[in-house]
Amino acid sequence: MAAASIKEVARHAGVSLGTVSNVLNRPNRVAPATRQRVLDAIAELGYVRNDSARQLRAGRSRTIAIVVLDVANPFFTDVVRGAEQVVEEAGAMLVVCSSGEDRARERRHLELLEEQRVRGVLITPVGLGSQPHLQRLNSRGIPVVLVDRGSGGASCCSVAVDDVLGGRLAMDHLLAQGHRRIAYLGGPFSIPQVADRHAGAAAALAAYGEPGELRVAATDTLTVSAGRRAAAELVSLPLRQRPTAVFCANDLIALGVLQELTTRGLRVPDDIAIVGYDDIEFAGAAAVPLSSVRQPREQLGRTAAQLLMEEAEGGATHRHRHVVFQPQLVVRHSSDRPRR
Amino acid sequence: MAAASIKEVARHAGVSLGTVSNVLNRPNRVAPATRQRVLDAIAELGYVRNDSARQLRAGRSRTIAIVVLDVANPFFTDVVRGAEQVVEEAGAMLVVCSSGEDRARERRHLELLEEQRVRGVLITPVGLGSQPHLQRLNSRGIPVVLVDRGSGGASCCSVAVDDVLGGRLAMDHLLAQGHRRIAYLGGPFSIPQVADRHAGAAAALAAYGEPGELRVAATDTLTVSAGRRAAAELVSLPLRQRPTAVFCANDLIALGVLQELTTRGLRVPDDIAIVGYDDIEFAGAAAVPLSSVRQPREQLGRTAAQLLMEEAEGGATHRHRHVVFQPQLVVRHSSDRPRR
DNA sequence: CAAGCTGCATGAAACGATTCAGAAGGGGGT
DNA sequence: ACCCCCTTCTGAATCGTTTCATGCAGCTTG
Repeated sequence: MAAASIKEVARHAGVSLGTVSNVLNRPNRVAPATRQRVLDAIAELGYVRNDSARQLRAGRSRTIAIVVLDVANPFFTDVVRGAEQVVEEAGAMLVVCSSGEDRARERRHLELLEEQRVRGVLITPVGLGSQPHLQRLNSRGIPVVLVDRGSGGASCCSVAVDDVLGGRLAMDHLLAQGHRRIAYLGGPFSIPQVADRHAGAAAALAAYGEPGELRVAATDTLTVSAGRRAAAELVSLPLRQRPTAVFCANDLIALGVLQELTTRGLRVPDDIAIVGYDDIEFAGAAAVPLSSVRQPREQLGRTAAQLLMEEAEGGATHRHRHVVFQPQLVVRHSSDRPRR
Repeated sequence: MAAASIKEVARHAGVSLGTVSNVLNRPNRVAPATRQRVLDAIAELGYVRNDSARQLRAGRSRTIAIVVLDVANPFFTDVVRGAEQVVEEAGAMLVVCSSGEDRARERRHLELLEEQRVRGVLITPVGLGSQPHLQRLNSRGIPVVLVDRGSGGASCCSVAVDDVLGGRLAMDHLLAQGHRRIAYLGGPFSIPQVADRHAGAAAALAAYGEPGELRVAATDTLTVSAGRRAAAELVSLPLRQRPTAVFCANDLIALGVLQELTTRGLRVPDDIAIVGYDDIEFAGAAAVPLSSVRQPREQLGRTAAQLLMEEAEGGATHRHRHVVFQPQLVVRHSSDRPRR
């Protein structure tokens, strides 16, 4: 019942504390016969290491944390899967925390993680306001890797996809399809990805030579229901102001828009074309298969975790690195040239 | 740099160890002036509690774990969200582990969690083989709540949705739409949900009075790509053996089937009708809006977490409870009566 | 004024694992 | 017989907290 300690195992096997510890950590330093006796005792007592004690002594834990904006977003679940592979290979444990795009929750999580002396943190920060807390972790010797978030200075490693380029790809495509009144749906703009994708789109429009309009409809979160609400507003615009295409900050928003437009009897892409972002697995299976900007999600997670492990082992010799992946536009039917 | 300990804080503030600890844990037992001095010292040194030491002393941690079959499955992410609410309200931390439907991974996770002396475990076990490990946790005083998994004996609390009923609802619907050659897609059957939903479907067919066929196409996992593969096989059957409707063990499979059938030029529901399970958010936004059996996902998570907290606090007085929710069939277009 | 409180602060004793200097015993070499 | 080395094992010290018995003032109370 009461969890057996190493001490009881030692007594049971007729050896000392240190010997049991050796069996556990450096089995080859112990004579086979003794080792077996200890192992038997462990089995008999149902002994299980107490990780708290072990960590206390070691000064740090074997768990890595990943703090994402939203656990329910398929983009992040794929990133998590990628990271998981690498972390588990290294014999560590990955814990997933969700900030829900909420600064306070993010802060609370980081505090708890610091109390737990985690080995490292992978994070997609809610905004730039997180910088000080991350700095603090770093100064404590806890490596931090920014996920899907450019440099942020040279203060830590980062893994990102070029969101400005992604925005440009999407916008260029819509312009080429003949659209001139285009809306960008997404938010909050405090999330860097949201801002960058918009910046890319705006740059593409500016570079295009012909006049056009990029209206912004900010949402307060990046979810399907936020997309539905934004679409409802869009539709209520007078017809001549209503955009003929929307570029959404992520696929969840895009799917919400698609749903809302469809239930209101508007046709996609004929009345309004849509381009999403992330190319989540469901994008291709949508009512109208969604054009979307694809990101290498699992690879993002894998690479981030690798950088982290590298920094955690490397120690002093470590140099921060910034890996940037290129996004890729996947054209499906939601952005087909409208028949008019 | 080096993490300051409570001892250094004490020295800095000119008080004893115990006083600092009191400021941290029972502030009102300390005279305001002293308290302030300690708080200043804490701020100045950037002291952060060492959770390992605290746990070691306390004998248990403040984290709760949830072990799901697949982090990327929207069903589970919603369950997680529900559980998160309750757990965080109680001031604890939820860590998410994914077994990936793999027994070995599940076992490894449970072992690590046991080493960490977690406060409790919410789990959707891969199969019945997990029973002994859960028993063991329980006998160690770590409460376990089974999620989305019926009783499993009276050895722990459980929260579930009546999967047999869900299977029956789906099957009754398909039979009522005139289908007689129906396939059940899903697997592995070692996952109880998969087996129960099938059992419900089989029972419904048996009870229907008219002859009909329920062919089983087992998949090795519950993902979109497994659904695609299963559909490909189905289509390769000679026409007169090919089912006119499929009931899928979850929506991911169903979406995969829908995708594969569509790319192969088969029409849903006219050539083959589909009913899914879970009614995830994407089901309604699919190419053909998916009929599906809805489960109260977040509530499942919330209730499970509540039962767990209750058991963790309640101690000896606790009585295991088994909460069962009723599923509900949501009919959309993927199971419309075929026009022939 | 002694006795008994109350309020605050103290510091030693856990918690359970790891580590490390050193003891014990057994060979081998001279 | 002696010395030294090697393998194997020992047990005390340590990590940072929490808790608890204890000490010490300064009050009230009879």
